Amino acid sequence: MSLRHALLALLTAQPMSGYDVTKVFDRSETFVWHAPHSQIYPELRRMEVEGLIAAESSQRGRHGIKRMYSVTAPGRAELRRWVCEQMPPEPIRDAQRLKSAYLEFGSLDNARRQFKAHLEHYELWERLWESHVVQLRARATPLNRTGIRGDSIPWK
Amino acid sequence: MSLRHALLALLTAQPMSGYDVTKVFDRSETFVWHAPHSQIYPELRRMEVEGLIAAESSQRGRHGIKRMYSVTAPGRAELRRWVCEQMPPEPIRDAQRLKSAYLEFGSLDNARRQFKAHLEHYELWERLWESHVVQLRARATPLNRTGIRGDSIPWK
DNA sequence: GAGGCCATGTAAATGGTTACATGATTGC
DNA sequence: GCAATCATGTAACCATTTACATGGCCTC
Repeated sequence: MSLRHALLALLTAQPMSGYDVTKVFDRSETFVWHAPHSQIYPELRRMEVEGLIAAESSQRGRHGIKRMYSVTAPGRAELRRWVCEQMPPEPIRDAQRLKSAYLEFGSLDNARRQFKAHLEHYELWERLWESHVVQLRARATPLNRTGIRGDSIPWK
Repeated sequence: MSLRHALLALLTAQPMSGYDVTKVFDRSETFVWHAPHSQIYPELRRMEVEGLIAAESSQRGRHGIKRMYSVTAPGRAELRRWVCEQMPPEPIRDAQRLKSAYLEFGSLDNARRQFKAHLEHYELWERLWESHVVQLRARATPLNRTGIRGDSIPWK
């Protein structure tokens, strides 16, 4: 159940609306987590009910309400709990690797095409990732002397 | 929907029962595809109904029936179709990477523990993978002159 | 006859995808 | 007034996980 923690993590950067989160998560080129808005909005609501995030609501027209969510103290505690928890490694389910193991059922030309597309995709992805990292670095603030961030609830 | 193609691919090696497939797929250390038996048995049944595989049944006690499945001609055709089809890259949903980006919410000690566990796991995995590959190579048969395998339905 | 592995299922719950649906605000 | 983008939701479906459930065969 990591959609929840991805949302929590993203919202620690700054308060955001569901729509803002969607712009980050709902694109083919995400860097760590993908989710469509149909998954994001209900999950944000559940997290609000459970007190992990809080909404600042504002009216929009006669029907709509816009909600800016921010992480609460329990939310930060949950994020820290999750960060410290050991997760079992995720089961492997890799369609590309599966296919590559059975390319012999197609033609040589097809194998070349598949590998080429794969390479091109991930070369592009890597370039995007690298420029993303450059931007992150530019915005980064140094860690404090304890080397940690967040509030004062102690970890074990 | 690649569970289906993983099953198809595995069954091309030799006829197998659902239980045999399970032994390959239902373990924490799979190499390309993981699935529990509760997913495997129903899918095999559906594939049989659709004619992609055929079952050789044998009685087991008063209630049980054991089924040995093998891939049919339509099944091989479907596998080849899938192998030749370009798949869109899978959306990224990587809990480990997500966590590693937010380790600053935990302690330095915790970060070390997490990275260490990760490393140990994948070092073991890599060793297993390498010995698996050695075994596969020992059993491999050379490709024929066309460099392809399967039956005579032509590909484009 | 007990324990381990062979063998096969179903059911409930959760997580994720795709499609349907609506309306507001902003800038041209 | 039109288009793009802001903004939010629901519903149906499919894939996956976890738990429940049963019985056969073989060897000690």
